[in-house]
Amino acid sequence: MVTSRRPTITAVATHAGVSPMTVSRVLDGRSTVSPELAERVRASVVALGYQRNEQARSLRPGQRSGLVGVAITNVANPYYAQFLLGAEEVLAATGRTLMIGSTADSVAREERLVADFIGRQVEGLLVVPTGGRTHLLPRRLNGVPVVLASRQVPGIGADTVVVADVRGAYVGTTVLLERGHRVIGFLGSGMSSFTGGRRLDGFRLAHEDAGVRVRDELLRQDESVLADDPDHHRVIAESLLDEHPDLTAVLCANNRNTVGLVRALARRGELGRSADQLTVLAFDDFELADVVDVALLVIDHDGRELGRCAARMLTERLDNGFDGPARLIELPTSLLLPM
Amino acid sequence: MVTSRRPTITAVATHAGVSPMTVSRVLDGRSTVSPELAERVRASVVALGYQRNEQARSLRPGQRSGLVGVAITNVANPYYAQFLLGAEEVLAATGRTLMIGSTADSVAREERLVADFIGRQVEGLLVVPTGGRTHLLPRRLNGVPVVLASRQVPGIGADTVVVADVRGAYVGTTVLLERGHRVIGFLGSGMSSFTGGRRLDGFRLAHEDAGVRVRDELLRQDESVLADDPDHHRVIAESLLDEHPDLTAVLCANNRNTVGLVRALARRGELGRSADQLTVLAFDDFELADVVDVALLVIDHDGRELGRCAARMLTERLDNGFDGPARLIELPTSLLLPM
DNA sequence: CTGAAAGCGCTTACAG
DNA sequence: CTGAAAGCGCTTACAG
Repeated sequence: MVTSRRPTITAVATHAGVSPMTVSRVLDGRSTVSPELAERVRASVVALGYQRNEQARSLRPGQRSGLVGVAITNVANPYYAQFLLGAEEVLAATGRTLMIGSTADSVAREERLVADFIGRQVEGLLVVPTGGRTHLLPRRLNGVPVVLASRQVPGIGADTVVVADVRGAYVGTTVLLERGHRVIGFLGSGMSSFTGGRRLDGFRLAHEDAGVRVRDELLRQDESVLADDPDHHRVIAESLLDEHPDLTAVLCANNRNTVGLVRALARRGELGRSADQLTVLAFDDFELADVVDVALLVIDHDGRELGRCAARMLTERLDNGFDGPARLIELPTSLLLPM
Repeated sequence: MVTSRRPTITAVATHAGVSPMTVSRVLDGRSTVSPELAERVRASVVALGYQRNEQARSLRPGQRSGLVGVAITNVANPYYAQFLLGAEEVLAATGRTLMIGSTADSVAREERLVADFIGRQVEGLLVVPTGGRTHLLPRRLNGVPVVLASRQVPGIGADTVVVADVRGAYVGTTVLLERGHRVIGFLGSGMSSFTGGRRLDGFRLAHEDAGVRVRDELLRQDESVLADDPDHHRVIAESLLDEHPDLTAVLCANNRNTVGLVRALARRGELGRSADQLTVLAFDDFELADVVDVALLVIDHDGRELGRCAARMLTERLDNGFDGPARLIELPTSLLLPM
């Protein structure tokens, strides 16, 4: 059984009894072709099931590939799945197709992925950077514009969209402090040092402004790799709870930490205990947040909007001729108080 | 500010003072090039930041594009995000890159997406089909192999991986019946008719084998579009609960329905009611299932494994020369009983 | 309105 | 071991 080769423009031309150029013109739509020939060409296209080879097409100078490469840390993280959806929404509307890959927070994998995308002639890149920097330098990218999302990489002069991490954590923590909480833990394990660090900054700043000392032993922050292990965050949360029974609130710096803490509380049979005992301040909304029986404050932000925004920054350079210096956008968070 | 054009193999050749062929040979690695020239070429590659143009490369006959197109209903559905991760895992290991797009369960969008992928010279396709069929016929695909996941499309002769929907629903329902439940609802709203139908089949079959009549008024199943609306499933669950206070159990045919039902119960203040009153049989696991205060039975299956399996079926045709007739694989489910 | 020529960036033969 | 020629599928610019 022979795999049928894909028909070429020449095959269509032969079938229709015209030159390849006439076929090209009909497909292009902009040129003037006699109705009779155009009709014959269209019939041949259908008869042969011809589809234009975009790779060959974009080989000609001045043609765009219509491809955008997206490198995120983990496709299966619901937050980045939302990001992807938002990016696709905007880019599909400009007729572009997405190539994607997960970096698993490995600099080496990000580097390979980006090189692969460049080799495949992407017009632009959307990257949630893992921390490597050199391979994202403009000259390494041969002038392909890149937009960074979630995390900044200083010194490479790339457009960047981040969440207002510092401000979000600051506002949330301040509310806790105003409510009288004085012993507040911080769970930021398994996060990027950039995001985690900024959220911790907001946490510290709020304490400072309220004149409350931050006790370092209440902070859990490491970048250990096992963030994929579902039990990882629960175990860390448990150790925090065990060592500090005097905690009245905990800031979870992302949804993985929140889920870990909720699980830890469930294990200890402490779900449903009143807000006086433990309040959870959760950076990132999570599914069923409205249902879990715990005193909860959510610092909400929209991954989909992050994706849209990053994609828009890219299309402004790609399609609208924007050519200014790199821009930084901070997307606001909102504090969801219990109903 | 001029955007620097990407360097070509000719630019490298000129820079190194050799012919393009010598550069090609060095990059290829398989041919014999004198160490001295090879070294010069490598230096020029680095100096110019050259990356081989894969589009031009794959234009030559016999070359593979290394691209696989993945069309799923919604990237942001956690189940399909897992699917994507599994597919990527297997395909990245064979050196392939993924192009992706969401169909939003629209046949027209799926059709455009697939045509776009074909035009971009993908070697194969992974599709969670929306129901259209003609555009997935082999001749429309010009011989590009396609693997369907989650749902079957009869009559197109494509490799397919599905979940054991019938059996999973059958086993779960049977356990409920054995426990004495007699008034069991079915929530299958907003699902594909294929999957939803099969899970309902299992539900009916279990009743039949147990000699219990299925009451049609306890079934909720429609394909209405608003499945993206987070309140959609809750409202439907509420109407079921309102109209049938005698329900003792409900089979939720997917995780969207489960979340809707849990929300409905929370609204009514009925979370935490004992298992005697309402048992939730949930097709698809969901995050925090272990924490939600409801009597729960989960029919679990692994989206990531679905993705791996689909990708493997594809690579068997792509890389291992498998050329037999289309195959159908059913991935088993497992019933998770409460601890 | 239509087509023959040339070339995009690469690699497969074929010469030397 | 190295390179000149030819061609992959397309489109731009030039002739007619």
